[in-house]
Amino acid sequence: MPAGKKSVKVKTPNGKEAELSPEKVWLLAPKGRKGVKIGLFKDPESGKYFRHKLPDDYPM
DNA sequence: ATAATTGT
DNA sequence: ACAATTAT
Repeated sequence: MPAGKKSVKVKTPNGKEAELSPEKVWLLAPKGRKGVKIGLFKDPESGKYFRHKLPDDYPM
């Protein structure tokens, strides 16, 4: 797989587990802190967008 | 303009 | 409270 399009197991807004690839990935971190990686996903069931934490080692 | 996302 | 992002 091309780097940067890996899928992740995430909890959708409907409470279902799904293996999805984020449309966007970024680091959410205050200055001087580690923060968390966040992905923007679209739930294929509902079509709703949602944000979810990514593993710290998720490729950016 | 706001909600929502995590961890410190 | 703070950080970035963007669909709503």
